[in-house]
Amino acid sequence: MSYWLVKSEPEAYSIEDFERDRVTRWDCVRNYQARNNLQAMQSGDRVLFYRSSKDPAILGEAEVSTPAYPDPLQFDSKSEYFDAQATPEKPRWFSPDLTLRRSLPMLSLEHLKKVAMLKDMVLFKNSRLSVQPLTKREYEIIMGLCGVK
DNA sequence: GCCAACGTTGGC
DNA sequence: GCCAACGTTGGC
Repeated sequence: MSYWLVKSEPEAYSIEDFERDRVTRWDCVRNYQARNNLQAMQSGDRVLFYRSSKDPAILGEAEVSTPAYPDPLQFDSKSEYFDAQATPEKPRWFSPDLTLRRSLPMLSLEHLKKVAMLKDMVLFKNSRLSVQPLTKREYEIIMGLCGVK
């Protein structure tokens, strides 16, 4: 099993949206490194939901319920996520389905930064990457901080 | 709203 | 293939 962290701005997709939907396609990612991480996800992998921009914080835990498949928005010429170079035969962008396991008590970026054992998190080293890997240890530390074992 | 960090684009 | 210019992300 692998562990990941995905970011979302609340205006784009909030934890409330996720709580309502329970299952969502993690689409619209248009960055190659993030795309590669989405493609590497396997069913059952754990995924932390992170709110970026205002009040940055980890807010939930999800799991991969369907591994990545082509993001349909890349073929939709009316979508702002349309990619003229992508074809159904050669798709460029991929999305998994994520299922929310539970919302977590808010764990702020400010708090995360103070935890010495988390200092190597990708979140700090490559803060702009919107889909990033976590080590098992990082994941367990974070779940511990949220009071979940 | 500012700005640092980073990714992408395009001219050469 | 290099790199300057530009656009975007995201914390503050």
